[in-house]
Amino acid sequence: MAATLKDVANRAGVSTSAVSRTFTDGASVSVKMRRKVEKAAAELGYSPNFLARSLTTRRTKLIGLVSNNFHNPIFLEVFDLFTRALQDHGLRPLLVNLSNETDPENSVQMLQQYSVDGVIVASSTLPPAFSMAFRERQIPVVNTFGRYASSPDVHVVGIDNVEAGRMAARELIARGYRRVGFLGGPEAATSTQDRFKGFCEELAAHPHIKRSHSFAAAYSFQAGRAEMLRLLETGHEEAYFCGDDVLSIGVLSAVRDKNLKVPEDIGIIGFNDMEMAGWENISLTTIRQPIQHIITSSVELMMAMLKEPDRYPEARLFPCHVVVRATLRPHRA
Amino acid sequence: MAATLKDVANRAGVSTSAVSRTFTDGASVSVKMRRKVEKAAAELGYSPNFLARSLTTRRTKLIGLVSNNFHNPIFLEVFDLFTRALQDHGLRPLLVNLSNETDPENSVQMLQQYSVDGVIVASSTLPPAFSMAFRERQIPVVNTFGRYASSPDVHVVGIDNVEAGRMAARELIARGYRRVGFLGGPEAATSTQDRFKGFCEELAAHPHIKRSHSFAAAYSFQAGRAEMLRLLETGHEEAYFCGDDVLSIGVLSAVRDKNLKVPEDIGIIGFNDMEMAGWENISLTTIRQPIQHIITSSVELMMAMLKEPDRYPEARLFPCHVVVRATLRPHRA
DNA sequence: GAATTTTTTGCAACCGGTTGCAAATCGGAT
DNA sequence: ATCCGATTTGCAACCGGTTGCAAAAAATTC
Repeated sequence: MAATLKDVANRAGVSTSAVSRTFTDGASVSVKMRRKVEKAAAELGYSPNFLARSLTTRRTKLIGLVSNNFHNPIFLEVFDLFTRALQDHGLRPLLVNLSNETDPENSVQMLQQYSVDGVIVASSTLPPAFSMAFRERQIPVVNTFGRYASSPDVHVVGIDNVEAGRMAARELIARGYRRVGFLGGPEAATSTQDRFKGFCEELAAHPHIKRSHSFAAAYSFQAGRAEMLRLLETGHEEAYFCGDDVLSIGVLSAVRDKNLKVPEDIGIIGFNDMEMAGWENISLTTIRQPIQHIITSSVELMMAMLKEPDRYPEARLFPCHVVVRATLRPHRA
Repeated sequence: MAATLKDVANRAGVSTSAVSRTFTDGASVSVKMRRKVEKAAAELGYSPNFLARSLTTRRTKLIGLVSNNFHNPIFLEVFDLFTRALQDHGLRPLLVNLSNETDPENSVQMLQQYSVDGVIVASSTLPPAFSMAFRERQIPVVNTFGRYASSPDVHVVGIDNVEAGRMAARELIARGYRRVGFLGGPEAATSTQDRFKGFCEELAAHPHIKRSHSFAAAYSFQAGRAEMLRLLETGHEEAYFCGDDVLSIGVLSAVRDKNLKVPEDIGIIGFNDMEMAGWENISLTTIRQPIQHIITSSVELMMAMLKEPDRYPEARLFPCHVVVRATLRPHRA
């Protein structure tokens, strides 16, 4: 059994308050006392119990990290960055996997029962109501990769997907493609809808360019491949903006299976710029989402909310940019 | 502020014990009392504070999930499976990222301070001493993907890497390769050493087969690619057993860059069978590690240890098997 | 209906800490 | 040595629950 405050107090021959104070920074303790206590603590291998402490301080340093995306490799990068950023601020991630679609409301309650200091919802596909549920219970919440328009009452950190859609369209236009396709992820995802919107808006100014669209069933290799194989049956465009890098890689595999060349016969531009996109055997031209900045900022925002719970909600959006590799043909002279 | 036990007790006009008991299963409460309390609780939106409860019950249902591998996509599958399996048993993962190599001892203390019920160390590269540190502090620990021989005092769940090395060798032999290479991950990793050992043992019975070996700097695409490019400079074997699927994919890209064909010019067999290995544009022949079973079993073992903390340590090893795809030539007739 | 057994309930102590407040101690000035 | 203000210390209540124990209530037996 681990040593407790009382054990240390006894051994040092002082009150429990004294011990408590030497382990609370900013508390009033004399040097002599501190030494005495630290000696006793060291001998007993004592370190304070965070949970007991949290009962009175009302701070657990626990942060719920909620996601429903455990299949896209980009999320491994996301978890890596989040755990490190949180750890750097002395916070601890309590991981919640919402994939199996049990009632999300359970998770809200569960996180409350663990007295998390805050919650980070890392997903672009969870409904705004989910994040709102935390806000209603006065639990600070940041929706990372969320849609900034949909829940103005919740802090959102991410990108402007409409603008990203425009950016993709501009890139295709600049390279002189005359027939372009939007090959999105699940139609229900707001990120898909927004990028499609931007894509169309930009193309509206270029009526001579033919545009088509379709949606893959998921942000996955197989979904992208299947959808592209279907498209190749009928007739394809000159270039496609795909909803995601993994999807793009599926698309690439379909294209190559039909003995078509990329970028000569078909151009592809992806989204995210995950590590894999830069692998030499893939070399995907894509739009980079600055996830490092997004995550750092999310955690900083969380820290700010812990200090100031009633902070006015804000949306923090970061610009994307095109990473040119080998799946689009060169710009027109 | 969330409602407390006392609030509910007041509203229902009963003692706090009564309220506590209606929320503890197996406690003695009359139906009438239970109804009264539940009504009051519902009206106040009360649910018990797990952390306060844990103070007396000495159970937090928190499990430390520790890993230092946040770069290999296989670990996203691992985290997915772990979080779900833990959730299914009512346990909550407190995620610890040991990548940035801060003193691991800090994490041990930190997890103790959060009173985790147990710790799962999901890594084949962390030293046995790390897992032992938990055991010394009486915290149940399971080392998933660990080496079963190295710390007989710690529960290990995983595979027999020596046997896996043999299996790879047998597969190459069966396909009539006469010059084979072992292209391992980091030499320091015990999994690498063990597989190499098995690989050599099996080949020892076939002295006519030439064998060479080398090690990539990491289990990563770039490391595999770099090492293979180096090998191709000098002279290569007919087939390679690679330490990992990601590594293999790097190797494949290097081979193809040199305009060599797989499996005609060079055969490759990987390890893990991560999702990506099955993608049509990769189609990697590999050795499948049954991670689903490994993880389910790890969590079951953890549950057993929570019931019976002094359980005698055991190693649970699961068999691997070869998944044949397109990167080895056919068996010799 | 009384006696006995079983079930339900409340009291109060406790889990491992923190903290407001008043008492004790200290240092410096006189 | 005396007095005063500033620090340091301990007391005791509290955070939100659980639980052993004994008293109270209900159920059973005769």
